[in-house]
Amino acid sequence: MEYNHREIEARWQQYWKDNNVYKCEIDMSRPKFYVLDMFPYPSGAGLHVGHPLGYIASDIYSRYKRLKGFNVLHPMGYDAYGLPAEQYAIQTGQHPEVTTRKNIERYRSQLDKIGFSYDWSREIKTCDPEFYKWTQWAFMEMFNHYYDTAADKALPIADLVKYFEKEGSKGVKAVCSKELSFTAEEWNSMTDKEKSDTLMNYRIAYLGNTMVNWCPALGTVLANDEVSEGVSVRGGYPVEQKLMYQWCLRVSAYAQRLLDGLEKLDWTDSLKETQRNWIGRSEGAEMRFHIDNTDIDLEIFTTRADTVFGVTFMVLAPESKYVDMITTPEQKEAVKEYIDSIKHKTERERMIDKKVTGVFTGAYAINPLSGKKIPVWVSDYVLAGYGTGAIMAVPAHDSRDYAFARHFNLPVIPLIEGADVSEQSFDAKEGKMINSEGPELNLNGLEVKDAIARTKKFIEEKGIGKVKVNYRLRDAIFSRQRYWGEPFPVYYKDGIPTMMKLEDLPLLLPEVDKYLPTESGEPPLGRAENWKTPEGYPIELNTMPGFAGSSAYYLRYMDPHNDSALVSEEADKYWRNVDLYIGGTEHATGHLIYSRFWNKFLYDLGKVCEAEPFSKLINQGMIQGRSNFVYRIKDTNTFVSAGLKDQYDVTPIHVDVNIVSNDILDLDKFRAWRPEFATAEFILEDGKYVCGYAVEKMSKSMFNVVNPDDIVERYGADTLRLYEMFLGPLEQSKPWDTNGIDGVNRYLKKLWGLFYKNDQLTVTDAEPTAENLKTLHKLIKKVSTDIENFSYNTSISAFMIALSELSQQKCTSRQVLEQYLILLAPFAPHIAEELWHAMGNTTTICDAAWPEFNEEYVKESSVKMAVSFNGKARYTIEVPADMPAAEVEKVALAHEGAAKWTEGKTVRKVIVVPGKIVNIVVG
RNA sequence: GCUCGAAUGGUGGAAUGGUAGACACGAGGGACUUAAAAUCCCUUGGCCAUUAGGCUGUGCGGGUUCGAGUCCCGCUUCGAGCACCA
Repeated sequence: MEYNHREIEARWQQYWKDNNVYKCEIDMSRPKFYVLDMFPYPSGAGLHVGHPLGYIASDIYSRYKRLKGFNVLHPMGYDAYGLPAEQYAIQTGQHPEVTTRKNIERYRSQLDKIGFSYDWSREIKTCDPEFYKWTQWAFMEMFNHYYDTAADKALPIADLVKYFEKEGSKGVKAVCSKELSFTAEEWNSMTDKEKSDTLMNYRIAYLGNTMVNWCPALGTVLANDEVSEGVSVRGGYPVEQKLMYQWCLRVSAYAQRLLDGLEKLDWTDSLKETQRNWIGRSEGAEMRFHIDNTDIDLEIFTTRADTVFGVTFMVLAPESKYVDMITTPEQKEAVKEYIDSIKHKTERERMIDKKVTGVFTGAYAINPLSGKKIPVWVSDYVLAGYGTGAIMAVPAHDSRDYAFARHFNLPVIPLIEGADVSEQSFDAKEGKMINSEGPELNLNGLEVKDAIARTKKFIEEKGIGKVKVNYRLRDAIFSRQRYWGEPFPVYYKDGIPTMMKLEDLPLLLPEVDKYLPTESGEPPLGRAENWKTPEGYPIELNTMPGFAGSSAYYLRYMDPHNDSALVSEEADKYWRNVDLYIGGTEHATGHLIYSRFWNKFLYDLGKVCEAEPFSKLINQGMIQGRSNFVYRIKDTNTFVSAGLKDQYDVTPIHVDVNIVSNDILDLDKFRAWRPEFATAEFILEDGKYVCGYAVEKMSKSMFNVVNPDDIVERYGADTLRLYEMFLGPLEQSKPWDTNGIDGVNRYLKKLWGLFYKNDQLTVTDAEPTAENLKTLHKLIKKVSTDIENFSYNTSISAFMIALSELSQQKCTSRQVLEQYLILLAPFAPHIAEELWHAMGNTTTICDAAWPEFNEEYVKESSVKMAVSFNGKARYTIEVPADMPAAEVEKVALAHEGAAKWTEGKTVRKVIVVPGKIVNIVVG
């Protein structure tokens, strides 16, 4: 009987399905373990071999944990809202839901063939009303809460209203868009509309007039993480800054907690670092500079309070509200002209063009420490969105200020001893202060670090400013002018944004005739008929962004069919959070920030019991494509093999990797591939056409896409699973190269051969030999530690070595072979299950127990030790394993080799490392 | 510019500070076969040597150590993240 992967895999996949082998329920008697994959966006192209990499890794871990006795939650679903389906809908008129459903079916059939242990009864689709009801619910809760800085958590907005009624805004401890000041009487006399506008300033989900990333080509705004280098991440279209009235989430309120939470997480350092960069905490001081001859104070933020004595001018962002307030009449014209010239430029142009530009406002500020008068300028190198949109410029110690000062001939005062500022600024934060003495404060002679602390203390005491922490993290813009997303459960009652009631949810996505904006420029939902509440109030036309549905999906898997809560208290208390999360690094500043924010918000409300959603996170590397090339001699239809291509003038052409094997081109398939190659001629080497290769992104246009279906069909799912893991370390990016797959396939065939000889099962009840047990227990130890460390590639090597040892030992012992299969089951579940049953077991191998490692069996009776002289290995000795070091030393020196190497020399030192090496130092 | 990570044969990659290159692919040789495929066996970092064996070798330069791919200092190159963030 041959190893027939097609028959075996189909049969066991059916068996697992029919017997609900992977269905899991809350079970208080067993410890839980939650293993999650980042759910995919079902694209039209289907899965390529790169996609399942992480899924295979998590599946191995899930199966392993189950064998170790854990109750494992391992679900899968789809991130179903997304731009591609909508773009496709715009082009074809096909409803995005139809396309999405089709793509999901395709994904599912591809996933099923790989033999995953998902509990499909918990499947989630973000576009499913049953699911997005809870996305809408969370949004409503965010609307109904504000962030209280005293309690350091979200609290009901109703509490804040009560406070306003009694105290007004005085002493309010809440995160807000801008500081407001009103009395209780003023609050109480406000109209409903005014109250609504005021509360927007505090709500966690709020409508705000904010600068947004507007992408004209996509017709929508984008979040910061959806934009990179001035173009959209999806599609690469230009993005401009635009002031729009949009729904936002006050993610910034959670900046510090998002930062602190990272400490306890078992994530890679690089991922944590990426998030830290994105949050961008900087400690500094906010300081007021008085504008001469006015009653205006300019607020600035600086991390270098020590350099105040070197401030020779100040700069405002062009968008700063202070610009109009302080510009003198003489300078009005020049300032207006400058600001107009800036407005014409997009953010991208401003970024690329690093020319120094700016204009003097005519106003002067007073340096609060030195008392000197300094000019105030406007320049686009100062960003409106960070800090206060105004800076104090210290040209001697900041390269941007330096460039500006040199360009406009402003003075430069060095503040650090020995700093040469004749050519460039001295930006380092070290050295002794000079030139820093004012009427009330003297910093001269202090180290920079101490000078900063001293100045901060001084300005707080004098009331000139205060210590302040700034974050780069901005609030998330939550509106999208698109069709294919969750509708907002919001209507406008006499212009006042109002939330629907929970019992009215889900608010279903309406049908529209076209997926384009309306003629008047409103989002596609503007086309929906009767998009009003029963009372006739208009409903919000924007939809939610992609990250809305993916922010809490891991909670829904715990209790996917609950229609009265996102997750029941019981399910939340049992499953708690994700123990192992596997996915790509591309979500570092998007999904993984939003999810953590969302979870912390729900935590504040007492809806979830863990403050962090993902305890451990592994980033699987990307699988790149390995493209093949043929070389056409220019102006001919003749192709020359790679080794000879240098002798001709050739054009490399991508060739489909599926008609190439081990870089050898299949000539007939090539001729049949495309009509223009039907008459192709070849110049061969050794009778073969050798293709060139390159590592590139896996994509259709490079003809390097490998479909897992083809691999499963030809070699089987077990081979695919093993090979994907064997390719290299999980976290490393690597090219897919089908060439090596024969190796693991051969291994499975050999494994089959160990069980079946001449169609006869060879398993016996023979007692295992000492050798058998040694091989087995070495394997148990290796595989157990490897799985815990996600070094799956070396485990597979260990399986191969163990197999060849067992074959050599002609092992037929049931006991040994069964345990071998259990170890293998997480990696290659189909063949393990098949052989497990062939041996007479009637229950699934998924419920077997992970073998216990026993040190006794692997103990060596003797140990080989390398003997070296001055660190250079010379010969090997074999000694009993338990021989004391002093004895080993004698044996080592007594060896005939030792005589040769120590001849005429004195033995100065003998180093014995038990079981490893003997080193003899002579001289 | 700042931060993080990486660099080992023809290739993918192994090595708790202890004989570098496990395992696999590819390549070369051989067995079986009319032949091919499949399967099995041997060789395979480089250089020298018929063999025995020797020398050399983990991006570069130093250092610590009896002993360094591994630890420390200084570079080079590549990858990733952030970036007029004050």
